[in-house]
Amino acid sequence: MTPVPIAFAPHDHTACSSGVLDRAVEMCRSEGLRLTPVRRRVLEILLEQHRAMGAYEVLERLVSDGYGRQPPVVYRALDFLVENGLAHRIRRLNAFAACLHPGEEHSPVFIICRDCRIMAEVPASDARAAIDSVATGMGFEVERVSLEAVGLCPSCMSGPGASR
Amino acid sequence: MTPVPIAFAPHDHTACSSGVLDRAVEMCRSEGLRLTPVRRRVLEILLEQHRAMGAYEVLERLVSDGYGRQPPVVYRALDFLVENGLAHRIRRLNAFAACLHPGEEHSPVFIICRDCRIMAEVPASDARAAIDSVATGMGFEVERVSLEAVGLCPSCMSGPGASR
DNA sequence: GATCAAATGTAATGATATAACGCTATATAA
DNA sequence: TTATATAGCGTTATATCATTACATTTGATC
Repeated sequence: MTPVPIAFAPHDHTACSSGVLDRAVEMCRSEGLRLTPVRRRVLEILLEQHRAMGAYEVLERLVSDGYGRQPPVVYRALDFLVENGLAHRIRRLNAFAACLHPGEEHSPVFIICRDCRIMAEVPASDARAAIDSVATGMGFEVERVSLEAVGLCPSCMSGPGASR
Repeated sequence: MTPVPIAFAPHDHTACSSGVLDRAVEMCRSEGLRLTPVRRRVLEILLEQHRAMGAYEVLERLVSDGYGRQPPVVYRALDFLVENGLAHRIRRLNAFAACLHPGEEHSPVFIICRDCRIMAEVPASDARAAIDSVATGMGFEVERVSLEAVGLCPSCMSGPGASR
């Protein structure tokens, strides 16, 4: 799997996000997916931070870029990104985040800081395997899973949010 | 952990649900929690089936029982149940389900059939441990996790919904 | 039985998400 | 190249899920 920086650790985020974007573009090209201007713009917006964004928050950004202001504008773009593995839907937050491993098979767990809302996407094939195994044992066929953990990230643990 | 039937397997559901209810009542008694009429009624409604219910669906039932028709009526009861471990919130469905192990320490994964919407609550301490371990390794302190899997249950796999 | 906190009733509103329909752009086939 | 089909987009309207705020009542404690 392509290595990516850990969200909570300091890193060159410009390189981080442009690397992901490049890989996403390349993946769309090779699979014949149409990464239209809105779709690409939504992905760029999601890539700006390691933080899940609500659809309406993304929509405001699109509006200021001159796109339409109706919810379907953003939901359609987000649906495309999620369906094609370019973004993840974070159920716990009713929000969306760029996928850091576009086009790669991976079983992520999302680790979300309840204080700064920064979110890390971490490989969790062990956890995924454990769930598959228990489900399969009862005759269930797993299609998708969501693994999400909420807590405090290293900086917020020592910072002002620690007591909340 | 108190053994409970698997949701997808045929079982005596009257005994199943009344057993859980009894344990929930006992747990509230021993912890000094006030299981008021609405709260208890909501728990009974959730226990009727192994299926997560939307808040407004529960609310309709409450209305027909003579309770108030405003959303806070049901959300307050649901919040109480979730906070005290008597119910689970299923993020993927924006819905709620009775907890089958009230008062017991457990790390459930929710296994949800996308066809019949029946949901099983299964112990998943392995998966939970795997997530805790990866999070701890990056200095993150996990407070809560949600583990949800969607797919096809044994009966729907062989039934008419299999092709959907 | 007075006092305080918890629980409840209700109105209003906020936040998230989708349905439906017509138009436009792009891809494909004749 | 033009005809046709399909995917994408713009917009209106509405559905669905959830909370804020405040007045009132109930229950526990002194």
